[in-house]
Amino acid sequence: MRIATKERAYNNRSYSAAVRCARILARNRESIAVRSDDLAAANLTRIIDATLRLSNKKGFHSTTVRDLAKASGLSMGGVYSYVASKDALVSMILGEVLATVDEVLAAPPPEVAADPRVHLRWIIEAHIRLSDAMEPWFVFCFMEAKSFPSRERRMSVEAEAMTEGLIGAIITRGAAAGVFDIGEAGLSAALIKPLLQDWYVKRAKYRRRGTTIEDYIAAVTGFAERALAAKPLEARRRA
Amino acid sequence: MRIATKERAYNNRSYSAAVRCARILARNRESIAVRSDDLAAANLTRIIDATLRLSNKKGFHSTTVRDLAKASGLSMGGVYSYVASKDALVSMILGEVLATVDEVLAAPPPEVAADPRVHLRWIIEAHIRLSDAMEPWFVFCFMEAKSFPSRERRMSVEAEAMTEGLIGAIITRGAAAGVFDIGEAGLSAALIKPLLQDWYVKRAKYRRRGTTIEDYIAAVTGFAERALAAKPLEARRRA
DNA sequence: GCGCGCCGAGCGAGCGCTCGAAATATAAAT
DNA sequence: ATTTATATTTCGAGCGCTCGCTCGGCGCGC
Repeated sequence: MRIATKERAYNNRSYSAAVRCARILARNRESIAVRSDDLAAANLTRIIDATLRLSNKKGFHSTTVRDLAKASGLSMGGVYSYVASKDALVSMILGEVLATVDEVLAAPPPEVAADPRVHLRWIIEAHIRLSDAMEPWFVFCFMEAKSFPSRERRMSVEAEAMTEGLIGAIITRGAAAGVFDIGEAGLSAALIKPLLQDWYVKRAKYRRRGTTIEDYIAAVTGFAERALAAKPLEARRRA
Repeated sequence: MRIATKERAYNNRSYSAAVRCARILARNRESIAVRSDDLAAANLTRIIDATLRLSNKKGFHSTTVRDLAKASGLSMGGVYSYVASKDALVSMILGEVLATVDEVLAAPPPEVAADPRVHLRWIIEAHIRLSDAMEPWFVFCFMEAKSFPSRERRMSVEAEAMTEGLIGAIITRGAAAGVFDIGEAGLSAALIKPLLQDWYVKRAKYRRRGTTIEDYIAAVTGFAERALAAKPLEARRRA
């Protein structure tokens, strides 16, 4: 019955459940029996909100469709007029996360992409802020990935590789430009990825520590820049 | 029916499933009906090996006791004369991992503990090698932690905090001695932990990349030392 | 009064777990 | 050495329950 009301925003865009679910509805319009867009969007939001909330507490597999029906204020049959099967829920959620990650991370502002050091800072901050704004979605995808249906599992592996590829490309360009000093770009990118994920994977720990998202972004940025031996931005051109 | 035969060793100690299960048997002797130690150890090993193998493939919750019975070559009843319940399996596996982590990481050789830089290198290597030698065990504990029974979940949170505390203490001592230059030791320790875990959490990725464990240890060590601005070991005493 | 949306009892399947009997190993008696 | 008695270990059909999912009918707004 309860629904997420907190407006999650970042980068002048809204990452609220309502907006995400409207997009999911649009993408799956033909497989949803209910005609009214407003009604369908509202109820789909309740269902997906319940799925994320309950799954992240006790696991997707332990969350029953009856649980979801009760938590979203619908009946069993009601749920099934929005969602073809339990697996289809996985597909909807994962699809929306992957689409959003792709939209946000693969499209840096042009002035950012010019300098690898700026680009690195930007992608670190963008990833952490996006995963923060859509925390339950990211947690769901991370924790349930290994028990996803095979198509969905393949998709999430690919997406992980894509993100890492973006970071690797930045590091490679930075090394070529002489602003990073690092052995293997791929391995460094592979090591930065878990730093970005830890914010949502172990969110409770950081909350307990009193670490804010600004603290965390600063810490990861500093950590990564020192590890990559990044030359300071102020002293770009030197002999 | 199949049983892990690969002998996993490191640090002159064996971390094979057989040795781990013998310890589990000793710790749970009174709750296991079978009298013969040899028989009990052999069958318990089959059961736990099957549990780790199947759970890590499709999740503990989706792994049925019938699956475990078939995979370990016993009947339903047979399994239950070694394991009181499905939850008891979780407790056995987690208990053994926590005990082993504690034994290994909390007891560095005396010559290592003297210098924070050596100590840091040692704990990074020890953690990665241990988690490698007991990979399925670590993967199980990490992936299933959030759906553990409450007692077990509390234990694993405590253990994570303990490991991080060890790393934090090393960094604090190093900063006091002037060999590390870092803002907050706790946050740095929190960021090193996911680097250690990534080796087993995303093992498939590193296998695909062709990264060996030596590569990985070297990369994490270098990454962490640069991030902590560690002074090189050769130039310890300087004005 | 028609149709969109919702309901919830019911279906077959599969779950964790039990328990008395069968099978086997060990000890004792002859 | 053979039989008998006892203890130990294994077995798997069956119990009660919950699961994902279906479907015929009901209510309510146009």
